[in-house]
Amino acid sequence: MTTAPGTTPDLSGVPDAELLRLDHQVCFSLHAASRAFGGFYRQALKGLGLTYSQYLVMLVLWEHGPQPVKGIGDRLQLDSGTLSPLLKRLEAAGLVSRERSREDERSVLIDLTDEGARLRERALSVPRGVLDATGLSLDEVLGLQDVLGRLTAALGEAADAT
Amino acid sequence: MTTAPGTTPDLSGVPDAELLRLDHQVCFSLHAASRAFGGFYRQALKGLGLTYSQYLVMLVLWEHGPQPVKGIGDRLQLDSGTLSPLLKRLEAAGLVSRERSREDERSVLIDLTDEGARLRERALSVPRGVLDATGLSLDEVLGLQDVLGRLTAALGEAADAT
DNA sequence: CACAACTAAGTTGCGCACAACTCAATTGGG
DNA sequence: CCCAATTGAGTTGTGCGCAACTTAGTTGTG
Repeated sequence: MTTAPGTTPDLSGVPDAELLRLDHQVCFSLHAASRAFGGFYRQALKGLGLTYSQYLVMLVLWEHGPQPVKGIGDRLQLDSGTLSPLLKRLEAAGLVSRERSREDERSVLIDLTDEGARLRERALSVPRGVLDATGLSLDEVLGLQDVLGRLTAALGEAADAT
Repeated sequence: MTTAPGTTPDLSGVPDAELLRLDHQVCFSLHAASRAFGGFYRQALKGLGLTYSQYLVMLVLWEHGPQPVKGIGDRLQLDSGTLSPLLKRLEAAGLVSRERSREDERSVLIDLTDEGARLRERALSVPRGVLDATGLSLDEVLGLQDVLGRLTAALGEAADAT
């Protein structure tokens, strides 16, 4: 599926040059929002000694428990090229353990250390500050998530089809 | 201004643990959408020999003409640490020229080469493909831009206030 | 059983984002 | 006029994201 016939965006009448400007704005605003979010988290997480991406990994472990690298990668859509060094850093920081599975020697199980589990308590106060700072209502947050989710899915499909 | 009194998000009643889950989803979906966008552009721009960020810089030059590094940085919210090496690569690719200004010897003027200007013709076809692939209507695109813009501004302000 | 296909994790290399810094040019206040 | 503060560009170092690759373990098929 490339584009559902009934849902096709009404861009046919818009000239190319105009689209180039619009495109500029769309990809820029997404890019900028993502970096602004990242910058804000950098601040908020500095006290915990975590980067934004490390925080995402910890969220997965806090919420879903021990995971193989593959499991974390599936949930965050990240590959081993990104996760392997990141997890080594989390291990070096004493927050997670890495143990090769006995059932399947290919996979490595990531688990929280006591210190990693304790960190959750301190992390609990972070999201309220962030969500407050966005100035968005709960509805807007949910709406944003919906649009972004569809966007990601659509782009993923389109990329696969290529 | 931190939060407009009348617009304060109604998050007061939501427990911390729930917020942690919600936060997970918000920052993840934004992160994922940004990367999905990047991945799609990587594909679309491969033929032009540009990366996503290089494309953003070219868009600025195509739209606004010759700019000092500072000007590009202001428009894209990027600093010289990111732009300097990026512009060197664009120069090496023969797309832009870098010339130190005579009026102010501190600033370096970036201009399109003929080849860089010509590349615009080939870039014109890119955004339609991207916007099509998103599967979003024009209204949704504009709405998304609005929310993201407010989000970025709010996070920027909040970060400054810290 | 043997061997090809696949899978999980890791490594390497490149470009971007950002903090912290240097250096030179410019500006402004005493 | 002079010197301190500011500004624009660049450099260095760290971490992320991804493509392309390697290595080792597992699975499926003849």
